[in-house]
Formats: sequence, C-alpha cells, structure tokens
Amino acid sequence: MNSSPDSPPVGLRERKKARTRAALREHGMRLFREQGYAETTIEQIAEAADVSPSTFFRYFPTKEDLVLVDDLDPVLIAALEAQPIEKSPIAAVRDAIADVLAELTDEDRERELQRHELMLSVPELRATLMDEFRRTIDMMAEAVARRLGRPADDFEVRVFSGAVIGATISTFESPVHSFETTLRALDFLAAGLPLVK
Amino acid sequence: MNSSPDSPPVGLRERKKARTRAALREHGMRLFREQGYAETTIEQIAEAADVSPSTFFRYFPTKEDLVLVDDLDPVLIAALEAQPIEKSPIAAVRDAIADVLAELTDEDRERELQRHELMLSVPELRATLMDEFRRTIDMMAEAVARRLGRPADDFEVRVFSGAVIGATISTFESPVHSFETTLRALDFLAAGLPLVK
DNA sequence: TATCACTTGGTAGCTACTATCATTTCGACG
DNA sequence: CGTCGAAATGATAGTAGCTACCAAGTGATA
Repeated sequence: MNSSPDSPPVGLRERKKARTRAALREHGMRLFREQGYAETTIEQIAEAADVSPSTFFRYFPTKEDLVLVDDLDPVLIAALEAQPIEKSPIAAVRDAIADVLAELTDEDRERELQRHELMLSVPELRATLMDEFRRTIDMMAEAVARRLGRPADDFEVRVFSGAVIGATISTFESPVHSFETTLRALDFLAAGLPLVK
Repeated sequence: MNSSPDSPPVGLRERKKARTRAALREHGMRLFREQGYAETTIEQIAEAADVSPSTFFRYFPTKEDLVLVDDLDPVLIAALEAQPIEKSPIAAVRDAIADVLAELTDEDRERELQRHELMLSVPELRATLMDEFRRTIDMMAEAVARRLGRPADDFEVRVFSGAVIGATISTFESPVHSFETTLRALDFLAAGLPLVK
C-alpha cells in the first residue's frame, strides 16, 4: 500500500518513467541550444538519454512536444478563479498573471524565457506556439465567462480573451522580452489602447 | 520588348509557370476537400497536375504553402494607408478591413471562407495560420506607426496590433463565422471591451 | 539556327513518424 | 520466494515530407 491513497503510485517503474521523461527533455533542450533545433535528430536525443528512438515517441508524440510543455496554463486559470469577483475582467486577468509570475522561482522564470526564445526563433515551433495560445484563449474565455455568469461561448467574452492573448503575444517578440513587459501591455489594453500622436 | 516596361514579362514560359502553379493549387485544394489533408500525398497532387513531385516543391516549399496564399495582406495594408488621417487607429483598421471585404467578389469571399475552414480544421495548418497572423501583426504595426509618426517598433503600437489581431482570430472559430462577425469584434474592441455582468 | 539559361524529371537519401512484434522488466499475489 | 500477467522497451520495416543533385528538355535571344 502507498503512503497516501489517492496520490500517484511511486514504485520503481513510475520513478524510472519520470526520469526517462526528464532526461529526454533535458538532453533535447541542451542539444537544441548547442546545435540548433533542425540539426538535432530524434536519434541523437534518444542516444543522449540512453533509450531507443522508439521510446522517444512513446514519451513525446512529436519532436515539437519536447519544447511545448505549458504546465503553466492550469495554474493561470486557477489564479484567475482566485481573483476577487469585484475586479473587472481585465484587471483580474492582469493580476492573475502577476500572481503566477510572482510565485515562480528565478530559475523557472529563466527557463520559461529560454523556452520562449527557442520557440520564437524556430518557425516550426513558433507556429505551434500560436496554436497553444489559441487553446489559452479558450480556457481564459471559459473562466471569464464563469466570472460574468455568461455562457462559455459568449461572443464578447471570446473577443475579450482574444484581445488579451493577442496583446500578450505581441510582447513576446520585443528584444527585451521580460514578463514585466507583458503586464505593461495588459495595463495599456485595460486603459482602452489610447493611441495618440 | 514587352508592352509595359516594368510589368512582369508574359512570355510562354511565364504563362506555363502560372498555369502549373494554379493547377497545383486547384487540384491540391480539391483533393484536400475530397479526401482530407493528411490523406492527400504530394505525389497525388503532382500527378493530378501532371507534373513530377520534384516540380511540386519548386513551386511550393512545403505542402502547407499550398493553402497559405495570403494575397490579401498587402491589399489590407494599402486600404489602411488610404484611410483619412483623422480617423483613430482602431477605426481606420476596422474601416480598412470593411473596404477590402467590400471589394471582394462573392466568389472570392466564399473561397476565403473555405480556406479558413480548412485551416482551422487541420491542426498543422491552424498552427501556420497563426504564424501568418503574426506576420500580419508586424505589417499592421508598421502601418499604424506610420500613421502616428511613431517608430516602427513602438511598444504601444505593437500591443495595439496584437489586440486587434487577437480579437480577429477569436472570431474565426465561431460556428457562424462570417466577415461581419470580425467587424463586430473590432467595434467591440474600439468601445474598450466593455464587459459587465 | 545555334547557343544559353531556365525548367523539369528522376534518383538517391535523410528524417520525422507509425505499426508491429519479440523481449525484458516490474509488480502483485499466492 | 517464485510465478504469472502487465507494462515498458528495442528492433525492424515501412510511409511520406523534403533536399540535393544530375541529366534531359524547352523557351528566349541573337
């Protein structure tokens, strides 16, 4: 019997799987940094992690998925749910992002920024990153709709979420990309995008 | 000598190339519709267009590019430049899009909608569609910056463009996607995203 | 017509990815 | 502790997108 009844089992098998998964991701990311994404083959990654190429695909359906982690999405949604109901939707989203960022360790932030950099520089990854954002729009729209007591597919809520994500994406390409930039963008959006000459 | 000095030459060679290009695109789109994107091979498309697979890749660098046309981007930018300088940026963008749509024939609109539908249903294409939008953000930001007399990489202008594109994307998934929906979304954004319970 | 550049077809090869099967390894239970 | 079933792995073969290269054909030009 395990120590805690509903936690995932932690037998030798599970530990090995977790280690293999981590090894594949780490060596993959390292090789991508060292010699580029396209120049790194699955075979090399598998060899570095000491498994067969077959095994690689059992852990990650595609090469891209090695970079596409996104453990942060559910955290973001949780943070959004935790915001006081009085806050306006845009303020709630802004503060939720700020809260999530505040909880990250410096190491996590660094790794996230590195991931973003890699994703933006490789066309293939950039494309799927955009697709990832599309999923984020869905999740955010759902959460915002709940806040407002509107149906999940409410038109205005979807447009709102799209604008938020779009503003966020736009900051990911600035040469000095940091997460503070993202917060600034949301503040600007909250102010109604006041563009004057 | 050609009739007009700076227009592209229209010799037999050029005409054949244009015909081959069109044939590849047409047969490709038809096969995609009939039997699905993933189920259609380059070989089939090449055979239908009566060229070799090698030739396919000389016209389109990837299979995806067959669907990614995007002749509309420059038209959109031109329409944006043509807007009276007095209009606010958001109104200018909205009206520019409306103008472009008004100039399309019914056939063009239909084809555009079909293209969007195909792109949204195939994950692979959806990803690159998002990448296409990213390029559009760049172009729009540039045009808006010119209007405002700001540098091309102005932060606020980029955020603005990101929000516009994000709002636009969000409307592409609604079951009743039409171009009017997109205009409605921009109106909502122009109003400052007024979300209340 | 002769020459030259461009376009094409064909071949070979690399790599991401799938399907399948035999082998090994771990976990559970008597 | 030994055995049996399930899960994980490795190996093999095959498909398809895509690249590189070379030889042959076709259109432009003088």
